[in-house]
Amino acid sequence: MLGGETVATMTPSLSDTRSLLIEAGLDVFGEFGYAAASTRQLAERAGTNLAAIPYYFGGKEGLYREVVRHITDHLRHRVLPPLETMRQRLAAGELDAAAAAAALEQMLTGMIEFIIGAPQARRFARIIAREQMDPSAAFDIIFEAVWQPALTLAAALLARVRGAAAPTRTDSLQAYALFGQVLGFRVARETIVRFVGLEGYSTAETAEIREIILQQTRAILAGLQGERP
Amino acid sequence: MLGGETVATMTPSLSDTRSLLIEAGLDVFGEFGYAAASTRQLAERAGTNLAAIPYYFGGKEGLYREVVRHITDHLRHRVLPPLETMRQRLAAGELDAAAAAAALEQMLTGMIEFIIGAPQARRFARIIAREQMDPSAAFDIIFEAVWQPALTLAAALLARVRGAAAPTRTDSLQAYALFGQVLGFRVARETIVRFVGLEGYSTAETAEIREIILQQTRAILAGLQGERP
DNA sequence: GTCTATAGTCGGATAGAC
DNA sequence: GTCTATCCGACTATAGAC
Repeated sequence: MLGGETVATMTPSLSDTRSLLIEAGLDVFGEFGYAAASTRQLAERAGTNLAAIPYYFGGKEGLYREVVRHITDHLRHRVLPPLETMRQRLAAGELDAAAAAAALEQMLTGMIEFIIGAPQARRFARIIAREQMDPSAAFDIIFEAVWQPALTLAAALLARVRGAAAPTRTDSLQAYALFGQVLGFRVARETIVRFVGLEGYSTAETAEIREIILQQTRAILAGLQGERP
Repeated sequence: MLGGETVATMTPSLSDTRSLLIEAGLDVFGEFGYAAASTRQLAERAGTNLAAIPYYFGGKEGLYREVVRHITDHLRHRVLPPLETMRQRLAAGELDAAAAAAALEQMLTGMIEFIIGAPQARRFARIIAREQMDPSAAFDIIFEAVWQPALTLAAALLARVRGAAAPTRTDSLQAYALFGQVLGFRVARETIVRFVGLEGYSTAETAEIREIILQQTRAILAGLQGERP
């Protein structure tokens, strides 16, 4: 039971064909990518018939779009609300530089948990990472639901850490640089696992990666605070 | 050593069919990925015949493998030698913590140039980044030619910065975390370009990204030097 | 709504002329 | 070595029984 799979749409049961296909799509599209995933594979994984894909989604592309929507619906409910709270506190002038730095660390902690931590979230993250590298027509859905609000907030927090009133383009780029730390560990998973001699990220490795990223982030933010005139 | 037996010797001319196909492969595989690239597309881009792919390379997969070899041959000649020099100086005890930190910055500068800077290198980097995310049978070729030596050296340099004799697993993970900064800007290129409102990374943006990464790296390394007991 | 059967398309590889 | 023509398999989508 994933806490939010039904989200805002009409999918009360987990066992109907439509939901089964979306679940299968999360796995199969995530593992092989859109082009390499076949409708036969999707139907088999879902335990449904091949013809159900055109029937419910109009085709493979429609299924993929719904998989992406499923992910962004989840994010809208579980990830965005805390960001919105932060945004309001920042706008209200309630955050000083130290509090803004703490808020950024909190964002990164959440992102680490989402992208390389919790197993069910990793399935989401795999598809998001693929869209980063290979933007499809669904790119916009993810961009507007996730990256746009998260990067906007992070850039504003960075400006606050530096003691500036409004974010500059450098803040925007650096906002991404902070997130990129996490995405890097997701994308290069295979290289890291091979290099360090693991079989995958266990909870111990996830914890160690989190500590490294947070420690690096603290060092980076401390450097920025020193920038203030 | 692993000197390519045919590659380095048999490609004096840029206009023979074999070389044209490898050049086309760099572009087409890089843009669409292995699965989505078609042999017809490859042949058309190369200005050669479709049948030339099975003839010269045994098939699409063989062409891809040769494209990857072409990349790693380049890296072996242009990227690895300076790393080997660093490695020897470190092994000879010629580097103190500050010099090790400087060497790491130098490695990152080179990687930035290679991955997001120079246009012809970007074509290589695109395929390397894809193999990170979607390891194929060619993963090993890249891993052994690039990641293994680069990460080993970076981990050893990090240990030196910390004042430790030998690298720990944390050094290995952090070595990747430093490289991940660069890879992140490559992978999420589309998101960043959209967010910041660019049309692509110009030389100005590349320079700004380099400064951000180097500044962050200095902050991180300064924090590590403080770790020393 | 779910299934089987099949149509129609496209991909990679091959045969054989030149 | 290079080309055209073609095969064969895999794919997505559809038609139509139930």
